[in-house]
Amino acid sequence: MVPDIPSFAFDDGFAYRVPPELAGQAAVGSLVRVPLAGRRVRGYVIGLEEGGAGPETGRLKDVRSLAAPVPVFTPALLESLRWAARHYAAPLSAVLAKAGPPNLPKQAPPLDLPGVPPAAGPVPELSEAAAAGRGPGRTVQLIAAGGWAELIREAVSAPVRAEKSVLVAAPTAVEAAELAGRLRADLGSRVVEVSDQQNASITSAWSQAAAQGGLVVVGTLRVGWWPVKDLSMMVLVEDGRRAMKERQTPTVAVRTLAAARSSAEGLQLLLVGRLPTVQTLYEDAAVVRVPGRLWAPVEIVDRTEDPPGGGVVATRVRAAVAAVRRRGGRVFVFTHRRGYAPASRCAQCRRLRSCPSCGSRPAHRADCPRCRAELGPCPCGGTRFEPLGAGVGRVIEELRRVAGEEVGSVDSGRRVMVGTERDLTAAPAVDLAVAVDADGLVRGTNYRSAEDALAVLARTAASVRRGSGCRMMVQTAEPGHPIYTALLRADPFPFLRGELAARRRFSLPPCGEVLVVEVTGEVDPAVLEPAFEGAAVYGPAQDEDRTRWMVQDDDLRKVKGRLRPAVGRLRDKGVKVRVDVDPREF
DNA sequence: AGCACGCCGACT
DNA sequence: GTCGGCGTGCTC
Repeated sequence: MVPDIPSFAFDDGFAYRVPPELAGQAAVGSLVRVPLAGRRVRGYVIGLEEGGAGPETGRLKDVRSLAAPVPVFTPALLESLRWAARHYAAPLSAVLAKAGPPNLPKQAPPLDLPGVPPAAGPVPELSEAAAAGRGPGRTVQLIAAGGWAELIREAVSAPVRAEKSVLVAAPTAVEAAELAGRLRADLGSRVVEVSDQQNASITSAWSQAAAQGGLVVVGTLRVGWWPVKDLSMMVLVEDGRRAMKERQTPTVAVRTLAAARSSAEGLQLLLVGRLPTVQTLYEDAAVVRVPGRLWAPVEIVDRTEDPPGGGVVATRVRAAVAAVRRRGGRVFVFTHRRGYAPASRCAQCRRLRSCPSCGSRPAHRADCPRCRAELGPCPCGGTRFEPLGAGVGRVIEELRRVAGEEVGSVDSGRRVMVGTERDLTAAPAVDLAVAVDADGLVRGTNYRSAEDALAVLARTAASVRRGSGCRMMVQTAEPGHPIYTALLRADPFPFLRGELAARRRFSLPPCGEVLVVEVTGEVDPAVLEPAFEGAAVYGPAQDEDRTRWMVQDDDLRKVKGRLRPAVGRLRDKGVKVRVDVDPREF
């Protein structure tokens, strides 16, 4: 039994006696209430011993009661949870808690499930690949420009007919809801949607998924942890996206968890997207390409040909925007905020929000990041503010000169939309997409920058509708970079294979391991640094009140093992410590 | 000697 | 997470 207290101190768990009245009810994964240090706490059963007639038994305390009528994980899932705790240097109880629902689960009544209509079978390659990939630990990467819901519908058909369940994780709640809606057209109440933010409905979806096989459970990354009954397949949509990794410690990537579950539980893993990740190439997954162009034609705009002193938007791009606007078409201009101060404006008078005492342009928060003064309401009296990336603001301002009032943010409904990665999901299909500063993406500080850049630029290109003259324009001062060849040919593979070779050369993930430790507040480096011994260490680097180290090696298992007690000690003292394994940004 | 405080380890 | 034990160092 592991107490439901997020501390490394309980990783080994404690032994309790199961009293006769609970015999047969307590199982691995059961949530129980037990006495601990004079209080009663919740705990997770991680093992049971038959008979228990040993001499020690008499001294054990009794399990008080069952806290929930159903176990929150199975023995097979426990194996992956233990692995995740080690891999992400997290307390076991913190990981066990993720398998369960936000509230206490209940026994779900069986649903009356509709029959499964035969799959239309638009993609014969898919069934072949599914057959080839079937079996424990096999991964199939499905590459397609779109229509993913139909592909998933086809892929889940066989398991669902066999009354097996499938887990589907999508990057955002909006995408999960849309996917669930499409699947429901055929599968009706077999689709369990988990995009609601209410704990009560998430818990009821969890209970349903844990109780009955033959379901398709669709949600965001949280569902990757769930103990779904008769699970036989996991589907991940665009697993490389940042949203598919948890932001707080433990910073678990669903893809990594899914791989562990796939081998422990013998699941088929299906990855669906426009391009694979370097990790998927590394693992040598079976790749299935649905025929057809992956994204719209791309035109590279060489910024070195621009006269100096010009704006953010090249002359050729401005002309193209003006032309599309004259035709009444739509434009999406992609920019990113890195390197610009984030700003917000008053929703009422639209004036930029600024600090009343120092005049700085603060982010979307209540106090000034520079002088810590209370910001209060806008001078016009407005109290609602909307975030406005200064990057976005500057691009809007500049494009207004060529397209006037037609320019705005994505939710403004204007024809020329300026937005960031966040807006890509919400943006409608366009005639022209523009990447204003591709170099800023490609040349990030992270080893993944180039891979992430290709993925997000491909997504931007994919927002362009089919049609003559419809294309994406990419502004760069470095047109020779291989990423642009990949974009021009709509073929990511040569570039990604090159990336993989480079990662192998420098022992970077997925070939080696990287982790970041970030401590908020004062720290004595001597507490953490001994744990890093043997690995390459970069840091400590100071960022405001945070201190961070980056640690890299072929194999960080030893480092993680030593990091656990060190981090535990700091956390017990109330210090905030973030351990990010395979960090996406640093 | 008596007591406050903080660190550390136990908790089944 | 929470508690208590114990060592340190200060005060009576």
